Amino acid sequence: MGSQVSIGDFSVMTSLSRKALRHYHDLGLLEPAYIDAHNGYRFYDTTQVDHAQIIRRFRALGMSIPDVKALLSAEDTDVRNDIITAHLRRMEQQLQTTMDTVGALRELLSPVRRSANVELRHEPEITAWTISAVIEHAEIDRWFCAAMRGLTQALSISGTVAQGPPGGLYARELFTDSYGEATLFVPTSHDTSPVPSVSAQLLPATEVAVLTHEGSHEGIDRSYGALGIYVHEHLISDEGPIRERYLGGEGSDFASFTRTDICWPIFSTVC
Amino acid sequence: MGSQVSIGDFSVMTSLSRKALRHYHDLGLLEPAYIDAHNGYRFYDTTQVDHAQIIRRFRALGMSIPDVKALLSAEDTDVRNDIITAHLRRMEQQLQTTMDTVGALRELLSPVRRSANVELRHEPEITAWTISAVIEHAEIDRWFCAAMRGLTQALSISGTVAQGPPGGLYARELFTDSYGEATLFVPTSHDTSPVPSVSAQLLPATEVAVLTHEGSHEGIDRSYGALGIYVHEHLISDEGPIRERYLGGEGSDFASFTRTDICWPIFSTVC
DNA sequence: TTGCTCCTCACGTCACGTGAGGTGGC
DNA sequence: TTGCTCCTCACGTCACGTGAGGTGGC
Repeated sequence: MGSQVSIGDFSVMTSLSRKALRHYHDLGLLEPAYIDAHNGYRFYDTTQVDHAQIIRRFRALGMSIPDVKALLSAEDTDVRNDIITAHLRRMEQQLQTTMDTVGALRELLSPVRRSANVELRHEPEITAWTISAVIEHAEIDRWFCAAMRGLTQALSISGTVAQGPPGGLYARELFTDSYGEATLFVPTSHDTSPVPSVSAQLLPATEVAVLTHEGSHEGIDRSYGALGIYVHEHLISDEGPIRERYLGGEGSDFASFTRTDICWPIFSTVC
Repeated sequence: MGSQVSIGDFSVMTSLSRKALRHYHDLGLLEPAYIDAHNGYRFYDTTQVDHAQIIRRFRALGMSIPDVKALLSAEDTDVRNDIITAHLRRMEQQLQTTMDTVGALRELLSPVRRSANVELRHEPEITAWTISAVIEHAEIDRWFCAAMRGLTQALSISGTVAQGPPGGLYARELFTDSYGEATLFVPTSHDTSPVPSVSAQLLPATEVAVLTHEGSHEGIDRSYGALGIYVHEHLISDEGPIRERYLGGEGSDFASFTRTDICWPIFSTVC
């Protein structure tokens, strides 16, 4: 038999807070050796220090109080091992989750670009002449050619040149619901258009992940798939239409482009 | 603008529960596009799906709601990165903790024995003749010799032989407070002793970690230290006195032992 | 009397989950 | 009328931490 000590002294001896000791008493995990019937003071025996340390150890190992209780009341070593093993499995599971989380966060901060031909880009705000329509996905090619012609004509009528390659904005619904808004645009410094079917707009700035598709639009859906998978695995997709930029065209012959930049809006985390 | 959907449909579209969506509304993290003034029904716009997915993504990455809110309202990429980086640091910290925990649990289930000359042993219950006294640590050697003589005499008086090597039990207080109970014992099949200073006792079974100290008790405190460190790093110390077993003695000359097994009580988890 | 330790409620934490009890539109 | 969805409380989770308000012994 050791000597009787107050909860404060026992707290110092075991590195368990008084609140924790009272809590363990309430739950029947660690009973004081003696309780003063008059004022309710708890008194612990110094021989209980080791037992308290065991509790502290397993709590520090993340084991729940019911499990610690079961562990300490189990006489059989097999039962004890089962409890510890089950807890180990949970902690291994948590370890895996945390590792995945840390990996994903690290990649958010410095995305691995080499694995795909994907680069991150800030698209600045631009003024452009645009032609928009709500269309079905099936008629996109026909609409695309007509809109290209419309923009080319507008430029020639006004006698100005484009400030960069043309592009398109495609609402997500166009792909998910096969029906949605499409916009073709050409950058220009003029803020009024000479034709009623063409309007001047300010296209907002946005952060995008870009994959360049080579050649005509033959097989571009596979490039879309590759970029979509990349963004969802390594980045965070953001709202807004998908952008395309049509590159490699000669002069004002917009239809002669040889490359398409597919620009997928992302939630930006890196400069 | 997309179309308006009910909370149930939006829940399906975002994989967020209705409860979570109401919670996010209460906290101002994700406001419905429209609320019916008559019945309080929430309606979301389909264009909010992407925003909701971003929230879901960061919640899945363990970020707190206040942090997610700050992240989404931050315009500045640097601010966003700071929030993510701070969260990453916390998750890395948690990763380290969980790794340590998993390592400690694995070691509990299969302790690494090779690193020290420590083995685990089940000491069975035995009957023994004992001599006990509450002594000071300083007088332990003198007491030890006297007690050894006492046990030897008792055996020779009764004309019996020991059933195994002699041993000792040393209360923890003897080391921590330099003052406590010490017991010397010799296993025997007789349950009564011939001498009043010697009593017959049943020593309880116990699980122990054992380190064998070679030679006399010269320098045994270093072996104690090594065993103590090992137990506290790899196992869980349990209550009860430290045991010693005195081995290598010739016949009934107990004092001629050449090895001491130091037996430290542990909370047993392995067979 | 002042300080100190002890006591017992009661509430807060965090992000929802789980009912209970009720309403509106088909 | 029955089913279905939606609503708003109110309470539970987990292991204590944080006071508030009060008591007993030096």
